[in-house]
Formats: sequence, structure tokens, C-alpha cells
Amino acid sequence: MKRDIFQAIADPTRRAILVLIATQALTPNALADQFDITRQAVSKHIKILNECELLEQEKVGREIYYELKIDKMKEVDQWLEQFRKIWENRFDQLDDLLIKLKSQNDES
Amino acid sequence: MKRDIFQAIADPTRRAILVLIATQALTPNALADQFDITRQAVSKHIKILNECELLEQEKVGREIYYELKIDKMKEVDQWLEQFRKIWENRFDQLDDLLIKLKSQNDES
DNA sequence: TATTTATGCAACCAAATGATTGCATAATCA
DNA sequence: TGATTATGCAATCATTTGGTTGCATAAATA
Repeated sequence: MKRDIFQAIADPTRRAILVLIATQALTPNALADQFDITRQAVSKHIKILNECELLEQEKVGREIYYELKIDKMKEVDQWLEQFRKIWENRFDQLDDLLIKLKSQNDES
Repeated sequence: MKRDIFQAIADPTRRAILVLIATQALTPNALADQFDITRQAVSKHIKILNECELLEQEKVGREIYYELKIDKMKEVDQWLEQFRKIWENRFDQLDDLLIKLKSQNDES
């Protein structure tokens, strides 16, 4: 199964998990406490996130702490870049238009 | 069926469609030409994108031109913002560390 | 007017998805 | 050592997904 980061962030529970582990490493059990689904369901989400190379893990005794590999999120940012270019460009055009309208107004 | 933009961009075909209609309005037929799937399959993708309020449409005769509502893409950007804060912060910290190491090096 | 063309909708289907329960294994604790 | 706890894996299930074919409707063209 080939999965990419866009699949990973498609599910709302997974997005919530990503936010939770963005700033602190958490165990599957600690994560499961935050949701109304079973621990196993959370574990499956973790597995998917892991397959997408979104996670770092550290084993401490019998616990496993998962944390977000934040750099991987930049892939979404990079994909957005092409659209950002467009909306920034259009904003500039709108800005130009407003300046032009203002100068016309000043002349009259 | 409640769908959000993260669902919309989860599918690679839909992502390709979004890129194609980001800068120019296209008809379903024109879009279908770009893929190896049937026109109806493309139409279903368009329907989903439409439900996510990602599209603007203009009817010209019997043709319908679809174009991306680019502003809607900012929702993804906004969600990313929380992660961007983290990675920029960590970059700054790394930067500070390098400066510190450099000054220590200069002293020796 | 008759035919072609562009589109959307419905029915159907195989595969993927998100969840469940049950079980196995490994580490901790009494 | 025996019981408990943390985790992962497998089987199962209902629902969703992405695709197909077929059909209906509306606009353009011969």
C-alpha cells in the first residue's frame, strides 16, 4: 500500500494526532485517551502515519513515544507553494488596481 | 456527506485537477482528456470538489467552465500555520546554536 | 427537424478505509 | 514468579471510495 502525506492528513483523527504530537512525544495509550475510539484504532492511525514517514519513535521500557517529524509537513507546504504564488500574485494585482484607482481619484 | 478540503486533496487525480484549473477555467471534457479515466469519473471528482466549495463555474452554451476558487486553498495553508510556527522556531533555535558555536570558535 | 455533443445522475462493483474484538508478546511490578 | 500493563498484529465488518456503464436532458449543428 503506497500512502502519501495527503492521505495521512485526510482523516480528522489523524490530523488531531499530528497536532498533539507536534510539540511533545506521546504513547499510543496517552493518545487513545484523547479520543472516543479504541486504542487499537489509534494504533492503526499511528501505523499509517508511520508508513508515511511522519513519525519518530523512542522506546522507553515497554512504552513507545511517538513524535511528529515536523519536516515532513513541509511537503504539504511545498505543494501549496504553487497556489500561494497565484494568490499572492492576484493580491498584488488587486493592490495595483487600488493604487491606480486612488491616483485617479486624487487627480479628479 | 460532509467533505472537507483535506478529503478533496487526498486523491492524486483531484490534486492534478486543482492544479490544472488553478490558472484557467476548463470544461469537464477538457479535463477528462488529461487523464486515463472516463469523463464520468472526472465528473465525480468535479462534484466532490464542488461540494467542498473549491470551484467556480461559468456556463457558456452547453459547456460548463470550472475554475479553482483559489482562496479556499488558504484553509490548508491556515492549518499548516501551526506547524510552520514550530519548524520556524526550531530553525531559529538551530541558527542561534550555530552562532553560539561560531563565537566560541572565534574565541579559541 | 434530426443528429450530434456536453453534461449530470443513477446503478453497480471491487477495493480501500476506519472501526471493532480477540490474541500474542514483552516489560514492569507486587 | 505470577499478575498486570503497553503495544502490535490478525480477523472481521460496515461504509466509503473511485471507478465503470447506461441513460436522460439540454444546447449546437447539419
